[in-house]
Formats: sequence, structure tokens, C-alpha cells
Amino acid sequence: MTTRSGTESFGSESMTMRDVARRLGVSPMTVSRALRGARGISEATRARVLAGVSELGYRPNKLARGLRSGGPNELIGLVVTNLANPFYSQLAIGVEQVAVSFGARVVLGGTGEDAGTEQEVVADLVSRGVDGLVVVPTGYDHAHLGAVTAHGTPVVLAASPPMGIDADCVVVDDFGGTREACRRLLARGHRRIGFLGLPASLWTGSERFRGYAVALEEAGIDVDERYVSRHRGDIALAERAARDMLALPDRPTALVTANNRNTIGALRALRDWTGDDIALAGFDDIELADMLQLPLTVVSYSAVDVGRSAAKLLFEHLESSGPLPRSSRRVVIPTTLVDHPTAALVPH
Amino acid sequence: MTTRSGTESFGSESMTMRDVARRLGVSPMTVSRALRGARGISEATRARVLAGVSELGYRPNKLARGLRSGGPNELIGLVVTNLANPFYSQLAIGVEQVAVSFGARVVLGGTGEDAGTEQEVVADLVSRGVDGLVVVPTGYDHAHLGAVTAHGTPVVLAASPPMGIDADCVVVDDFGGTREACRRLLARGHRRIGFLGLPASLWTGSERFRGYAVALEEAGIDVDERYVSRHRGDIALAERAARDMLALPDRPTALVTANNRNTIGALRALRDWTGDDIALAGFDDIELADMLQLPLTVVSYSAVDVGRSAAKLLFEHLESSGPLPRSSRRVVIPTTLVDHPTAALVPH
DNA sequence: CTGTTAGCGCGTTCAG
DNA sequence: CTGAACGCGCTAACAG
Repeated sequence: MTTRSGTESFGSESMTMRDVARRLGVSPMTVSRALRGARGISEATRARVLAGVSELGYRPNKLARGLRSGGPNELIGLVVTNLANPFYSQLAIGVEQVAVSFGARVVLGGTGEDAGTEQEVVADLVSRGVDGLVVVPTGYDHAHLGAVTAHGTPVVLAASPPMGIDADCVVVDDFGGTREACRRLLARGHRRIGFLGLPASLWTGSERFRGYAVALEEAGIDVDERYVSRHRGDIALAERAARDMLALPDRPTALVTANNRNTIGALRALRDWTGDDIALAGFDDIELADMLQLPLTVVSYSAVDVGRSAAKLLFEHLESSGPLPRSSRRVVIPTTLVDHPTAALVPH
Repeated sequence: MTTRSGTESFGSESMTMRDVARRLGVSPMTVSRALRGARGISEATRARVLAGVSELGYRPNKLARGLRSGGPNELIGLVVTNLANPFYSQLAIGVEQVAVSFGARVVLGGTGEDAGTEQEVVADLVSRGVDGLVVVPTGYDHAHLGAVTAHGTPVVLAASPPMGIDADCVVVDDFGGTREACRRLLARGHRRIGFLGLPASLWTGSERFRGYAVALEEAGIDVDERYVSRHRGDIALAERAARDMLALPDRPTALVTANNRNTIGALRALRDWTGDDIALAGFDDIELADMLQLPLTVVSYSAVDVGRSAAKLLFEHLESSGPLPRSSRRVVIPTTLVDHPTAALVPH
């Protein structure tokens, strides 16, 4: 008799600690102590209680536990703008991995890229007793998150540094990665390089553009606004912007794209392009990039690592119970430049 | 003065309903009633209380509420095998959308494709007071989920029908989709069609293979075991299996793949293939499939819809409070066959 | 319409 | 080492 039949895993009507205690002829307190591995109880009774608990299929109510102690609820919140973006699902994977390793679970909160919703979602999660939050902030004013920290719930930012508050954060090397990508294009002789990017109001948008601008400046090239398009990253918008750039009389010979959606837009534009070869480099790796019809250089990094690091920072705060030191560490996730040659160009 | 400054959204130390009541000179009960829109309170006092609540930035503690009322906690659990699989992140998106539209949030639970872990995770989520669960079951015995339902927590299955219990479920048309894909290959004159699939122990694996077998039988072709590979869907394993099949003396002229990882493996194998053209059709759509170097036919469907439908079924149960009728509805998400021609074959 | 009492299930505190 | 009382924050159920 190794495992019990699943059908008995739950009492028919949810059982309380008192019920267990009664049937075992002890006090609820003894059951509680046995269950939490607390001291002040003999090994004999503990074993007996645990056996009974397992027998009856009793599970303590975590809601009640959290309500009572103010102690950890083993629950953290993950607030992201848009789960449909693969970056965020990867991030969620990382956060979940670390959370589970600390015995905690993850509650999701989607903001739909709206700052008001973000504030609402964060407040809701706090009212649900999350021990902490990993937040990908939407806006450029994080003051309301500062209020959460003050309330006693630590917050770690992902993909953007804190603005207007102190908080730990994990960011990708947006600047360095983009600069490297541009440098590679420059090293290959390109002088007219187009940029398809994100709004300057987004941290990543701003940093990646800066990487582009610095790389060009290092090469003694001025940024030409006709070669720059910055928008919220729709694939359709990116494709159109790429087409427009290619229609210029002195069109760019290479394009740099600031995220995967811009890259895909550019790829679609180039798919129909019949003129000279256009080189392409972009932020974010793409699955099957080695199967595409065009060679592609990408700035690759692990979004899972972003999530993992953020969660780790969060749990460090949670372990060291105290009045939340004004920490403001910054972890930078490195990027790698990867060349994906086309199969046709690399015969076997 | 439209919005309040974010900094005041939380009291410095978490405030209780009694604090609010005291400062307003009323009883906690009045505050409670005002907050929940309960009846038995004059509009005047309600307005005054709500103003005060908003002023003080008070938020009720949902843990305490849930504990007391036994009512809905506005929290549902989503249990999946492996978030890294895009199917599950899409599913999560759908579930989250519907949950939010019902004012609920989603707690994640990963099982790592282990039946024991699944049982543990489900029990944990129940102990956290979820109102219901959407589960992508791991094993082929769902008895332990039946125990959860008996406990009073409704469960909806996704991607697999219930086995050994009664439960609502949402499944993809695995059988029909695969049969269509095979039919298309047969219509193009292929007679030797290879199958790269999943273990028969998985529902999807079994159903998709059945679609393959039926399509062949309809065409008067016997299944040739040399053309069939069934394994847990690693990309590497799939690639190897594809290579092995192509090495056969009378090799298949077409391959059918049972999921995206098998498709990718097959694509990689074909990338280096120098012989006659091999046709490829697979379950699951692939982003940028139209940019690949090979034409590809895919069985496409919306994983988001799977999540949405599952969540909708769940909330229907939750709305109709009662002793959980032994419901066992089955929603089938349809598939579409999509041809992705290669750019090179479709000049513009 | 409003306020008081009691208790959700558990854990801290203090007696035995 | 064990048990009894009390309270976490909120809300049914009953007073007034």
C-alpha cells in the first residue's frame, strides 16, 4: 500500500484542523505544530498526527494561514503588459520556475499596456496578499509602485529600470546589444542603415535607439531621420515603414530592427523586394531563423533569464525579513549577436 | 482634481475596515455594505462611505473576505504541463482574458508533465481557495480530479477529454485536422506518407495518429510501420526520425507531423536534404511559415480559443451555484488547413 | 436603515 | 511537551 487512491484526497466537505484534531484525540494546536514542523512536540505524536493527516487527506487552508500570521502566503504577482508577446510568456516561465523552487505560486495580471489598469491590477494583487511583485511597468512614472513598496510589499521591475522610485530591476542590455548589431553591419561596409524602432517613451525603445545612434556616431555617420521610423511595434506598421525606406532614392543598404515584430515586418517587406540585397539585423531572436530565405543577424538573449533574475531578486528581499531596505540593484542580462545564414548560402 | 496621486493609494500601514469605520464615525458593517453594494443602506451614507474609502485609499483584504464568506474568491487556477510550449502560453492568454472579464485572476501551476506533481499542484491551488480550475491533464487517469470536483471545485479539462470522471472539456479537432492534412497530401498523388508523432499514451498523440490511419485507409493504403515514428516530441528526436525515414530505400514522398516540434525537426532534416522534393504537412501553425524555404501545409487552430472556451465553461459552472451537476459537455475547436507556399515559388 | 455579536480556519501567546 | 484563549479582517445572522 504505497500510494492512496486519488479519490480520497479530499474530504467530501472541506475538513478543518479541528476535525482532524478531534478524530485523533488531540488539540488543533498539536496538529498545527506537526504540520508546520514547529518544535515543541514529540516525534511520536508528530508522526502519529502526520499519519492521520495523510490518512484523512486533510490539507490546511492557505487562505486562513495567510490571514492569521501576516507571514508569507507563498504567492507572488506577475504584472505584464501583454501576455501575447512571446517575451512575456518567456518571462513568466522564468518567474514561475524560481517561484516554485521557493515553494510559491504565481498570479498573473495583465495591464493591456494601460497605466491605469496597471495601478488597478497591482492594488488588486496586493489585496490578495501576494508576498511580492514582479512588474513590467507600462508608463514612465512608477510612483504608485513606490506606494506598494512602502506598504510592505517588495516590487522588482523587469525590462525597465525604476523611474521616480527605488527598486531592484532586471533589464536587458538594450543599448549594448543594438550597438553591437549596428557595428557588425558597419564592419561589413554598410553606411546607410535604417532603423525600425519603438516609441522613445518606452525605455527599451529609447535605449535601443541610443545604441543605434552611438554606433553610427562612432563610425562618423550622422543619424538621418529619413532612415528612422519609431512606432509602437506592429508588424504591419513595420512592414510599411520598411517599404517606405526602400523606396527612397538613396535607400539604406541595411536595416536594424528594434524588436521581433519590427523584424518580422521588415522580413515581409524584403520578401517581395527585388532590388539589391538588403542586410538585416534585429533585436530578439526568431525561431527557425536558420530556415528563412534571408540571412539574418539577431541580438539574442534569454527572456527566461530576465524572469528568473527578477524572481530571485524578489525572493532575496522576502527571505531577509525587515523593513525593506531601499535597495536599488540593477541586473543586466547580456545579449549575444548571432548570425543566421541562409541554408542556400551554406551548401552541405 | 480628477485622479489622486498614486502615492496615496496605500495607507502607510495596511488599513482595516475598522479604521475606516472609526474615522467615518460608523460601524464596520456599514462600510462593508457600502463597499459590496449590498442593500439595506441609504444612498446618502453609501456615498459618504465610498468617498471616505476613496479618500483614505483603503482596499479590502480579499483573503479575509474569501475566508469569511465562503463565496467566490475571484481566482481560478490554470494547470498546464509546460509553459514553455507556445500552445500553453496561448491557452493561458485565452483563460486570462475570460477570467478578467469575469473579474477574476489566474494562478499558474506547472506540472512538468508529471502526474504526481499535477496532483500536488491541484491540491495546492484548491487549498488557496480557487473557485475553479482549468487543467491540461498529464496522465490518462483523471480520478484525482474527480475528487476535486466532489470537493466542490469545478474542473474543466483542456486539450484532452475526461477519462474516468465526468467533466466539461475543450479539445482541438485532432483527428479531423490530421485527416484533412493527409487527405490533401493524398490528393496530390502521394502514396507513401511518413508520420512523425507523439506517444499513443497522449490523447492528442492517439487522435492525430488515428486521423492519419483513417485517411490512409480511406485511400486504400495500409499503414507501414517503417513510415511511422512516435515519441515524445523533441525537435532533435523528430529530426533524427525524419532522416531515418528519408534513408529508407523506398522512402516516403511526404511527411505528416503531429505537432510543431515534430514539424520543426522535419524542417531541419529537409533543410539538408538534396534528393527529390519531399512534401510536408503538420499540426500547429508556425510563425513566418510563409518565409521558409520549403512549402508547408499546416493544420491551424486557435489555442487562445481553447483557453477562452475552457474558461467560459468554467465560469458557467461558477455562475450557476449549486451542487455541481454532473456536466460533461465537450467543445471541439475546429481546425483549418493552410497552405504556406514558398516565396520563391510564388513570384510577385 | 444601522449596529452588535459571532465565527470563517488558522497561528501566536500564554497557562498548565 | 501539550492545550486553551484570543485575534487576523471581514461578513452572515441577528438585534434595535
